[in-house]
Amino acid sequence: MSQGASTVTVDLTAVIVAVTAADPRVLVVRRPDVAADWFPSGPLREEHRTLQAGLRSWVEHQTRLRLGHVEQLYTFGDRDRTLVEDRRPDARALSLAYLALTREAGLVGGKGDGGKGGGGNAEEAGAMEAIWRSWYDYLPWEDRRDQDAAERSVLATRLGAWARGESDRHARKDRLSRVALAFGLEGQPWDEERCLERYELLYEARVIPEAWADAHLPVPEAVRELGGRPMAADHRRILATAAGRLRAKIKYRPVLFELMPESFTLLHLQRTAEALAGAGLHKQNFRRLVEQNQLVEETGEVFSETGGRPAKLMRFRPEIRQERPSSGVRLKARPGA
Amino acid sequence: MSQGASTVTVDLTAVIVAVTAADPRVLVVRRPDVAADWFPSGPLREEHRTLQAGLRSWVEHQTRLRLGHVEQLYTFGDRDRTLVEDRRPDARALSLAYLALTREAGLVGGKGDGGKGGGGNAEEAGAMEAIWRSWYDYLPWEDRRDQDAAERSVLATRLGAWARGESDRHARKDRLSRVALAFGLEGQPWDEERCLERYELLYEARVIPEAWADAHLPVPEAVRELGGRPMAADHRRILATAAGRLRAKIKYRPVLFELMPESFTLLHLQRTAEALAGAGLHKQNFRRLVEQNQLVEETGEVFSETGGRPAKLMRFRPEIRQERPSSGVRLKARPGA
DNA sequence: CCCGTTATGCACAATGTGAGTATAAATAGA
DNA sequence: TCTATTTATACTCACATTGTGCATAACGGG
Repeated sequence: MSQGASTVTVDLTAVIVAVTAADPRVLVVRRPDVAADWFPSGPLREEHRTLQAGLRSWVEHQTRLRLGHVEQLYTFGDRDRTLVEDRRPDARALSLAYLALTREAGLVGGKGDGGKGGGGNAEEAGAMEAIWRSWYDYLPWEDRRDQDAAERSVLATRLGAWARGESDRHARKDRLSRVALAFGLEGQPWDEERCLERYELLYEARVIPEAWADAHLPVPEAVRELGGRPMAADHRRILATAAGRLRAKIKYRPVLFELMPESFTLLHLQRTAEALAGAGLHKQNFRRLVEQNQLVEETGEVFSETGGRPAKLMRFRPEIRQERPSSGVRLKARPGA
Repeated sequence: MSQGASTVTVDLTAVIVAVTAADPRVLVVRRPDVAADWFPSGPLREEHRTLQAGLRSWVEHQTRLRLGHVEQLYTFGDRDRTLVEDRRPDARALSLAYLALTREAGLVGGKGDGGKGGGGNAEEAGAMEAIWRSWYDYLPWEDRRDQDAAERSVLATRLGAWARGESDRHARKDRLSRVALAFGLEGQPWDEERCLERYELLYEARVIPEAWADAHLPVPEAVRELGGRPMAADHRRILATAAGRLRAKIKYRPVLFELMPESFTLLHLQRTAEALAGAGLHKQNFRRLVEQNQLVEETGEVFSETGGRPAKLMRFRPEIRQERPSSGVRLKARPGA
């Protein structure tokens, strides 16, 4: 029964999200000699008592960040997935991805160019650096807050060409409808949660550098310019999964808590929700929703640097934290933005 | 970096769900010499090109069932999880669970006592048998369609006692609120999706035989009677995960399709939804929902064995199959049942 | 032909949602 | 100081969705 049992390496990968200055940021690791960024990650080891413990340990070593709540995202494990460097090509690599939420850590980085996070053990330290970076750097097509139809239409054109380029009639129809559904074309509504479908389509259409690399082909210049910033291995796929999951989750669970500071204005809260959703929201309705669901309460103080009338400072009601029935933020994109 | 790398065995486990006669059934394997049932499963092998391929292969060998759409459920991998027989206790066991939907297969079993599904390879065949069994046999507390407050109140009493039995005041409060939230007590609404939370609580309170077995303790008789039918290893935890996931999913994706026959009456569809949700639904609302979302169309035929006025036979509209924006069935439990 | 039973259609109230308008309270600059 | 500008906050209104009940239709069986 266990004769042909596979030898497996298990990688633990963390997508750590914070929202700063109206941008959803992820904590990535980079080294000057390696082109692509990657998420904090490392192999599962003997001494790790649980998977989460292993993950936390790797994250702490690589970024000096201590994780709070962590949630399993997905397990990637197909043979043909992108091979990580210095690994036997025939060994199976299982990659367990986790999602963690946090406030942007003081330790690591500030507004975007980031500070250093020391590497853990000497052997892998090198000049490794952990920085926060907007997830839209990697998935620019997911940001629909401003209507820069420019890049979107280029992407759409490209995908349309790819779909129509299929010779088999049936497959062509299938491609066209998948593209329309995923990217909200031809009257279809844009569904912000379909991040992974969009990524997979772009990968399939080879608009993404990783798709060329995986096929052992040189990356065309046009692709390098269009497809957003690449990541190592399949980490960008993992990011797309994380974004989709998180966008779904804010609608039915109070996850914004873990991303906001102690006190905030309602507009600040809205900008955070919009940053994650990648879409503009209707202000009055957002406020009504938050208030009638009693997610927040006034602190009594006000924030005066609004540029106009000062805003009341709010805090989350502590009762909400312990997972009430359904205290998420149901949001619907405003057509105008 | 990979010195302390763990040796890992990876198990693939399939929760295969069908709905027959108003009961959600899962396909389980049993052997006369083993007390507990388990899900079709087996170790990941060299020759499996993808994880799903490995899973399909095990399922086919053990049950002769060919799976359609399969979705990843969760990866279980903590050191202290229930140990599967004949495995070194120090080796790490990773368990990848998948969820599959199907119509109850003709090959295997009929109404509940089931037929035989031959084992694959001789070495593990034994007198292995695959049968369909209601998932409420394993998770009886999840069925709230009829108000048999009897067993529910026993469980609630038991959990209440466990919560109040905690000596530390803070922890006691925490337990009480978790129990109330998960089981819909003290004015809290019953949330049918919280299957896993309920299972975990029952496990923690040792109302579940597996909890005793994992702690290497003999199972008290009272527990054996109350806690539903046990399963091998942590398969019942996996089932709770599957049930929760599926209950959530019917609300936003058209998954009922994969469970219904070609044509059906609206009441039949409703009974299927109710079976999964474990709650009664309001008839008129259900019909309106299904109709105004244009999920179904009339076949033109009628079904006369209703006992009253014949019902129109319906079929799913084929357009729905290819994942429309949101064509699930939003259902809300009717207070009365 | 009446009755029980189930299907189906329709009405109505309560609530939720999308979107607009009006007013309040600050700042910057003339 | 007065005014324009900016942002916060309050209120309104139409319309869709949802919870619920009642009326009517179409069968089988006495």
